[in-house]
Amino acid sequence: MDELDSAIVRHLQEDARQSNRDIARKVGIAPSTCLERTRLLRERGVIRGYHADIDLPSLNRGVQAIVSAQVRPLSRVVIDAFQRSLGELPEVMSVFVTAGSDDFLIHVSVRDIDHLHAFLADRLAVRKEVVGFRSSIIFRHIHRTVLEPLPDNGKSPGPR
Amino acid sequence: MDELDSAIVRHLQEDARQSNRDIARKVGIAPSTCLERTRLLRERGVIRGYHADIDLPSLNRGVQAIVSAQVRPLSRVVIDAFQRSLGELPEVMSVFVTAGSDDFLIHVSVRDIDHLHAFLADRLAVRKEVVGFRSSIIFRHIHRTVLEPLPDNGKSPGPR
DNA sequence: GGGCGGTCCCGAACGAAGTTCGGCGCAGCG
DNA sequence: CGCTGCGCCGAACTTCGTTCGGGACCGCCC
Repeated sequence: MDELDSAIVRHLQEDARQSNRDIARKVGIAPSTCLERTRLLRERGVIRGYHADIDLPSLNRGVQAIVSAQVRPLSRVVIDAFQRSLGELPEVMSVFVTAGSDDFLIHVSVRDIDHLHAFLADRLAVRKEVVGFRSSIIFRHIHRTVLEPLPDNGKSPGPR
Repeated sequence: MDELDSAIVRHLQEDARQSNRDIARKVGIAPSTCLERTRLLRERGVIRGYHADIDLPSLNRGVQAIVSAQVRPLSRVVIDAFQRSLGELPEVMSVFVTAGSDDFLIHVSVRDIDHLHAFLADRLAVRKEVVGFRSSIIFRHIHRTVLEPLPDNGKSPGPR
């Protein structure tokens, strides 16, 4: 994972469908070398996949929310079962299992507010392991598509 | 946005780097047709981009957290400025601007717990518009890569 | 009913890209 | 000084992206 690999990864985060030749030219190596590097990054699990980013309103998902939920008992079987059942609901885009005052943060997208209400009432509130939940409508969601590697020797950044 | 477009979108969500010919074969149309459809989806903004999904530990980002923050006054200029400044911090992966008891939910990834502490103390707590924040360590994060379009005529799914 | 325009899809042709592989240069080491 | 291993390169071959002309289907209007 040297500087060259980082550059390749950066370009693939920006646009995963640009040609291998373009990336090779941008980072200053031969296409065959670039292809081999990319293959190794994939093989090592550094690159986990390539995915299209889709406009949510176009999928009838114009309303987003974060739902925080508490479940009891907080045992492994309950957590795993709850997580798995969330994964089967089409409205659920992403699930965070967290420490702190909430056990789950669920990122959902639905057609409209009515469907959000229906999701909460029919899918969440009915489960007996769910002892409480709270939802926050999302006004905006900014997602950074290209993540740089953080320095690994460095002390914490510190003030200023 | 017919059934064919949905199928193309689905395949591009699964693997954005598979060849146009493969997608065409899977959905049962000619490559040239598939290419034109894909081009239109891109042009219409349905497909917003293609991005590589990178393993966070490989980027020295083994620790993730969700930080909820309240800012005051809750005016547009304060919100916009805070959001913009968050976007410049390398640890920040994603920002949700929400209604509810929290104004912002910030998804961060850092090297370790020390760096999380440093981020909170040096980047967040120092800002005077931030009147409170709370962070939750993330144990697991499940992300659904392929989202289906939700039915648009449908009433809310309802119980059972 | 027949002609007409529009829309969508297909297949061929051409240039460009992915993929493989043999060889070269270089650094490290004995 | 030579040997070895590793990584990079460039050429050859296959596959793919891209364009474009033509044909099928459908609704519309005369």
